[in-house]
Amino acid sequence: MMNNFDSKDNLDRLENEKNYCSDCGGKTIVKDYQRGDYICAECGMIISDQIIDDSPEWRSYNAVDNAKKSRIGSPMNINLHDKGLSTKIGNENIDGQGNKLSPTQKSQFYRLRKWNARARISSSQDRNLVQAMNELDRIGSQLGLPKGVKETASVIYRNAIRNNLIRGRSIEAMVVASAYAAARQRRVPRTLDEMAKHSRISKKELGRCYRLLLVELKLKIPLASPTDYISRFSADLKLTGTTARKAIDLVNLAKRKGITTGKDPTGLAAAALYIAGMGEGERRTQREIAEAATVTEVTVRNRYKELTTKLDLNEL
DNA sequence: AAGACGAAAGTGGTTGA
DNA sequence: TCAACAACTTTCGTCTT
Repeated sequence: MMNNFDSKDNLDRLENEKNYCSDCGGKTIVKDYQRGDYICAECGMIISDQIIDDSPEWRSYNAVDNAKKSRIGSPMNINLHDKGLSTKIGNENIDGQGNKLSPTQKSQFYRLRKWNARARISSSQDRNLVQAMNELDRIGSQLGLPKGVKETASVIYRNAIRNNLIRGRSIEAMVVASAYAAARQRRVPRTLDEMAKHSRISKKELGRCYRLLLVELKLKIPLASPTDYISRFSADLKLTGTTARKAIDLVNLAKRKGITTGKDPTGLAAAALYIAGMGEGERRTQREIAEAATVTEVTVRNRYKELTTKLDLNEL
């Protein structure tokens, strides 16, 4: 076996130990993995028996096995349409030894490459996915969606394909709807407005697609809570953590009093931040708050009034 | 002058007959 | 399917800081 004696490659590791044989003075120290020894190649003296085995801990009996067990290669990436696991044929026209290919071989490889590429993105479903994943990536980075959300969105979209929900509908709309669903599921919601603004899909269309996903895929998605928005809004407004914390307390208090149902969660989050900001000496204008929360000043005002009148703010 | 406030009219979505 | 309805938006005039 190759790994039993690899004299040169691993000699470095011996540097701070003995790198010569104490018996015969020989300089060629080799590893014996089967016994776990460093030994002198000249006299056979065992120099050290604490060898670190860096050979594979598994055994393979054929090439397929070997490929299966090898951990070399990029990790699976669910956001690529084939999860990044497919083979690509390189573009250099050289063989394994680095020799140039003959013209016949060259044309052979040209055909191979072509068909390999075609096979990779073969079905219309795959082509669909390629487009969808690109779109998901684009909107994901524009909205700063975390990686986990993109992955969830990817899963949702694949399910949508499997359930034949895409045909006859716009890919982009379904992708964005998947992203919206994923963001809500992961409790880092974006509003329909935000999603619509960064895509070519109207809010209305987006809502329709989203509801379709909910019904057809039986997704269970918690309804968005104002608290989910607070951390993002407060970051946008450069508010401190204490203010955000206070706003969350405020929302929870409002929830307990049952004055949150039916109200726009973003509006509530905005009003809570407004109040908390004033209390913490981090005043923001209603305009700034409204902009960050993508609601109007009027809504901020209405929620603000409602919260201050119906809530005893001293309870905080 | 900027921000806060409130009234009035309009919009899109839900609900219940 | 339609009307009633609640929440939100737009717009605009007035008040406060």
